[in-house]
Amino acid sequence: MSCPGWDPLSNCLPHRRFTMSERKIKYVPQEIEPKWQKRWVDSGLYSTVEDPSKEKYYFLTMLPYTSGDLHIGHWYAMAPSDTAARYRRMKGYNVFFPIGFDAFGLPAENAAIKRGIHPHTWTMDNVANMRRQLKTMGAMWAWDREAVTCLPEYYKWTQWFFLKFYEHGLAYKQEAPVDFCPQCNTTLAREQVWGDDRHCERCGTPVVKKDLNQWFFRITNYADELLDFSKIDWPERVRVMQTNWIRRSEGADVVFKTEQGDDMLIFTTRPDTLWGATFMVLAPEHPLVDKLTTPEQRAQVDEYVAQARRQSDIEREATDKEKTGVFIGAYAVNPVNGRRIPIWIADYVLMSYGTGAIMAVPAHDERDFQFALKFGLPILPVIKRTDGLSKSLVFPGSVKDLSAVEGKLGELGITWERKPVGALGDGLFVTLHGEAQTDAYIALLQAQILPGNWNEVVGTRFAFVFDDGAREFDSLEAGEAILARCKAIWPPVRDNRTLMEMLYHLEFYRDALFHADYGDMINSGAFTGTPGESAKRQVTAWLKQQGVGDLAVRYRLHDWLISRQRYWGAPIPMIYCDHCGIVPVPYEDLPVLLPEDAEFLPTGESPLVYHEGFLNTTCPKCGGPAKRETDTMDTFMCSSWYHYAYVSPYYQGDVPFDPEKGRYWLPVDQYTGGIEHATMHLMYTRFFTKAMRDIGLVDFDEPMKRLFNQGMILGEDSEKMSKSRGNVVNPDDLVATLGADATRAYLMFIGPWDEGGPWNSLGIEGISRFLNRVWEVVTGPIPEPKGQATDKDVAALRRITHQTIRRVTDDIEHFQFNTMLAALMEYNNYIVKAKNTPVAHTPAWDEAVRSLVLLVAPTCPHIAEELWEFIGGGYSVHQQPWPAWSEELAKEEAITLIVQINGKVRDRLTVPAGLPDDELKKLALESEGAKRYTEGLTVVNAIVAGGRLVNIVAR
RNA sequence: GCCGAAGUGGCGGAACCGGCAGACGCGCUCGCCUCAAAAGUGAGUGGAGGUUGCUCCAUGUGGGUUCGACUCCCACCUUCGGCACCA
Repeated sequence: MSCPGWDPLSNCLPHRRFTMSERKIKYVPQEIEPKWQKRWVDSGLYSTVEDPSKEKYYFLTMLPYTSGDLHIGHWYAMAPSDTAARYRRMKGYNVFFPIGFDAFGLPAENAAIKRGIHPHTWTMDNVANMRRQLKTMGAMWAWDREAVTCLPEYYKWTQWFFLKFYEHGLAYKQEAPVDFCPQCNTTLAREQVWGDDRHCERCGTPVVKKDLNQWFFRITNYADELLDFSKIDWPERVRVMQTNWIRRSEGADVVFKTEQGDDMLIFTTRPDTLWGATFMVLAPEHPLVDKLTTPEQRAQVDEYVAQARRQSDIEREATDKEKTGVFIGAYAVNPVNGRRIPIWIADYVLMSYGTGAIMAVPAHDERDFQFALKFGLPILPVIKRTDGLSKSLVFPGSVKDLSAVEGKLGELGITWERKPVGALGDGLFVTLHGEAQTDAYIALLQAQILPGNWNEVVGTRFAFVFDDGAREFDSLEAGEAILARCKAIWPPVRDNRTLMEMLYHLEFYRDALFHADYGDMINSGAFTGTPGESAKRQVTAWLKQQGVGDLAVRYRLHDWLISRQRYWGAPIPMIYCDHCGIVPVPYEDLPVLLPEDAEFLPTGESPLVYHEGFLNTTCPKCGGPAKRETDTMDTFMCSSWYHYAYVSPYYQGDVPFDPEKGRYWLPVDQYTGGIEHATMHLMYTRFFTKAMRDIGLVDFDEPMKRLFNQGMILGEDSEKMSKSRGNVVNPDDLVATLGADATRAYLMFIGPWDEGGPWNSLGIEGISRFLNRVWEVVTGPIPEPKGQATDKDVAALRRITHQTIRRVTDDIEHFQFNTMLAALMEYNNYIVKAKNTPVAHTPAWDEAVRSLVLLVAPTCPHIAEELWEFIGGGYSVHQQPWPAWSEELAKEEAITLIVQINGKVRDRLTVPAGLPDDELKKLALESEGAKRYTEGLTVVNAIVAGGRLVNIVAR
């Protein structure tokens, strides 16, 4: 073998003898890391160039908030991203890996109040410190495109977006009950209220409801499009969370007329149950409540409304709570059958969803069912069960011959149980399936029933068998008649207000009385018999034709509330004029600057409210005196478009970013960040992009093509890191002691990136050892050869080299950094041993060392650069092409053939790779282990799997 | 309650599409080196038994499918995350 051209895939260099004098003795990360970081900056290695000749790759990691100190969590999010970005670059892409700072937000303001530091000063000091800390990571960030969101040059464009959205009807102001955080003293978007105690996403304080006039973005205009993930490759988890958050419901809007003549609009997902609507329920806050309440009910209604107001949302929304409500004295008319039905108010109906009013169909809605039972409201099944189930309890003493009934049941194939009913004696608990059984059973009851008794069948059929015949419960009137008769027969049931209430007292019947299936329509006038699959569609069409309803789609998603009653944010660029009303600030007047001389007092109120200079302005329309909007924007607005800003930060043109550069870089190819933003930032930024598209700023639909969510790094105690717990790991200390490369690599080695996991201070020592061994094997002297290297040894070394290139490549592609490092460690262990053999004097050794350094480069950029220079690779290792592998060279020449007898490993044979299956079968059957374990048995079968395992089946 | 993810040695975790369970690392044990220690380095390390180049048991629990199951199916338990009277 001769070196140049000996193999096109080899990364071979002229063979080089190392001498002790040029040998670097020790790996000292503290020396090499700053050295190379400086060199990278000085040589402009990571300056951004829009190079049309290269394929671009926009790799983005969620921007950090300017908290002041870089946390190991930042490293956990950023170091693996950098590794993947560096890998892409070596693969030949023009990689854009920008960084910036999310710089507006309440902590800055709190610092101002507490310590008298201006938020701007506090923030920019933090930015400076974080920038310094970030630079120790040795990442390939495009610092030349950094953006800080609190600078006027940036927030001018955030305000510009507000104006554009306003112009396009996507921003509006409305008085509404909104969530307010008493700790942060500001309103929050619905997405920023978390957990079952409804706490503020930032500070954890439970929120309260307030009626305020606030600015909203019409994110709901895009609800359907936001539910479409077909154009992006995002994790299932995020897609599910966003889908659940938006929650689309398809149904119908139906108008019910009140007896007073008012229109009462309700939304229902079950228009097919309209004939079963036996009462209406309004949210206590519903605007019609006051108007409709009759004088007799007034006191009770007022009391209930007041009490509902007093209650917190958590109390109100507790699902296990007993239903409460009050009849308001008024009636509505069911448009499908003209039936007069009472109107109630109850707090289980929420003003914030649908129309704040519902038709109650107690037979097919769990909540309505509970409510009807409690208040004695009528219940009529109008949808047939789909499971065909019916039940019947043959009461003790109600039939002529219980044993004869049992015998007949057995003949009919009906299941029953004979059990005592209280102290009354034995009864039969009968469960029926299907029409035929039910009919036969009713006939049997009819024949057996004693005078002065009745029995009933409930479920798919509701039939009451009296001594003079059976009566079906197929209308409310029939129900009343049946109940009256039952009361006459057996006085103990006289307290029941409805037939269902009577039946509900029997535990055995409960699961048969109510269901929410889509079944065939029953008891529904002309629609009776409409099949379940088409019932909803047919009824909706008919409603539309009748002019009393129409198809409707509702979302759980609310419009995005963006007003914040804080100073440290981008001021909403709006002006209030007594003459002209709400007037937008003209584009040429942007940015609306935050006044620097604001006073920060612990009043809880925004200093802007009292700042005369800021507050007073002139109306852009009429020139008269006017007031500015004092609310600022949700900081999620800043981060909704930052990846556009990075393309040309603080752009001076007439749009927010350079269209030319945008065309080259956008959209983001790969985004990484925490899952906690699933229904906030990640939803808002999708909305922004769609709105930007409709405004004509971009020509694509989604901001980020691929997304990966990393997990969370925990303290050594497996708890969330926090100062109070004292389990915080400081990256600065790690850089100082073990180096950035070891810290980066350890974070990637902990486990799967998307799972996160606890920090382990001994674990990182292992990585440090690994790096020392890499250093040693590359820089240490090669022992004198003891003989000639054999072709076999050379092939073995090249095999593992090429296998490792393949493994590492595949792992980085899939963000499996932990197994990537395991592969590198195995590889390093191998070549450390090989170094003492004659192969260390062959070109294959050079290939191995070069490959090792190149494969380590994305993960540990500094040590790789130093070692690359040492082996004469030239500057820079990060500009080298990623090593390629040869399948041919990576192929195993021998494999371990596993011999199993009945699924248990009984022998292992070393055989040449690629033998045909029957050959493998033969070898396996002849093996020592096979013979021993099949003795006395007959070999029934032998299965060859994957060319490396034979399972012999012997009986 | 509903939806989703996950349960593998002392620990973090490997195991491609159903085919050698425990890669790699930490820790631990015993060597070497050293006056000694640290560092480094060699060997071992799932459990139980044993006649010590042997057997059995093991991937949360219990069933099932299969020649063969950490992997697929059913039920259950536990943990974590999201949603929660959404009409």
